[in-house]
Amino acid sequence: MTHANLRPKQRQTYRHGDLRRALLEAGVALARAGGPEAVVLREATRRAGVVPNAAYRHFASHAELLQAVRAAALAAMAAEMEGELARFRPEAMSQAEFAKASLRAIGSAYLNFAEREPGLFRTAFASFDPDVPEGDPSMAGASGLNPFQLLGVALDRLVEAGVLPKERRADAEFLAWSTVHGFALLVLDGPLRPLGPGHRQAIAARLLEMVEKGL
Amino acid sequence: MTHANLRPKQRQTYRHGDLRRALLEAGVALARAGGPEAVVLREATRRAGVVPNAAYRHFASHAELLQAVRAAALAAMAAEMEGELARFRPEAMSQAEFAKASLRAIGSAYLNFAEREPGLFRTAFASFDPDVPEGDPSMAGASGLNPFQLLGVALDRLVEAGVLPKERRADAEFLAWSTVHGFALLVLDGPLRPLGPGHRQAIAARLLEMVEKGL
DNA sequence: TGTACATCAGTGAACGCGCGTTCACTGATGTAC
DNA sequence: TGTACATCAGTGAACGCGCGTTCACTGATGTAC
Repeated sequence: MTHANLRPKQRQTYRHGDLRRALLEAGVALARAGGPEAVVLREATRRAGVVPNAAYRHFASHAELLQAVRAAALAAMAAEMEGELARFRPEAMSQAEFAKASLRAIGSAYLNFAEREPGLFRTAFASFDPDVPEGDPSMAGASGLNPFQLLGVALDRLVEAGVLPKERRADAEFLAWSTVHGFALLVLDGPLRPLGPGHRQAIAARLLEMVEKGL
Repeated sequence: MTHANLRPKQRQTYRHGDLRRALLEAGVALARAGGPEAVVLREATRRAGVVPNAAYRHFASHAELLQAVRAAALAAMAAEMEGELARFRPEAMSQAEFAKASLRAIGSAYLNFAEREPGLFRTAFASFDPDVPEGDPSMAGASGLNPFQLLGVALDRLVEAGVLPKERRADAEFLAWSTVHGFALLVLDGPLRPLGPGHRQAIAARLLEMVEKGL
């Protein structure tokens, strides 16, 4: 630190220092390894090196901790999507190509995330809480948009490019999302689990193609 | 009973009489009301009016009971599909119409079942066990086919009717299933839960249309 | 036809487990005089 | 600049809970002689 912290009125250390963050990180690690059921308050405090009830200084209940972990998982997925989107340059392609590529990027980021981080993926979508505000930034990526909003942007681009008729734009995210979400789940812990990676990739490609064609 | 039971060597009553069935039915009732987590061995014995460990005469473990309940849930879904399929007469329509109608029937039976029996639906697909034999009749409907196999039959009809090109038949069940499964889950406990029934119906129709078109 | 016996479905009591949560507390820190 | 004090993050101990599972048992039933 070359200069004093400008943030005033915020205690920086006391015994632990930043227990809330430590608990959240432990919770995310638990979710990563074992899904939402593995996010156990007592285990999070153990990992943070603190007595169980200390958690209650920072989270009102186990449910609140789990909710924070879920938001982090959604944010991680949003980041994955942003990364995938950043891979191509809009000025190097036609508007229509860019729009289609955007949608495909969203879809494959979704599936990649589910495959690479199954625990976080499950946590993000299991026992979804409808009371959580839609625009909550804690579940967004660097762009400030959450996964659902990023999908919406891609669909808007399709309309602007004239690929998707305006009258089919409404609810289109639900169609696209359903498809890709179902596949992710069937592969994750459903009857499609035995599929090898190659086979899975091939089906995923057909799936995205189906959405593009059938939207 | 007008004549003696021909099945020999099978004790018919003792205290309870048919505890295995009673436990299974209790388990199904629990799943119906609360999903897979609600299938609690002790609660099932309570409902059967029996001491907890009595269950171990009929199920080796809690997991085995849950597996039996899952099979029953899949059988119930298969029955729903069969009911939907029985609603139209193949001789009153062209082969192509019949094939398309069959696929749509499978899809809407799936969604109806998920909506009407959310607990059983969740139980059927949560923590799917890949070790279970594919042809297990305990998860099939009256036709002897399980939901996945019924979907396969509908797709075969599409090919026979010349609606679906043979080379696109492979893995087609995965595409169709993913779509409808994802939608069911997003509605059930995902971000689409707030949707009203009318809105939901409309999207479901578009979804089935998309599959038909994009397959 | 009657009696002795083996079977085995259900009993009764107890286990250890880990969980979320509550309570009264302590003691290092930042702040006011 | 030094001292008294309020704050509040983390402690220590304990709760009640319901779960799955194990053990040695009992006693009604079906069967063999």
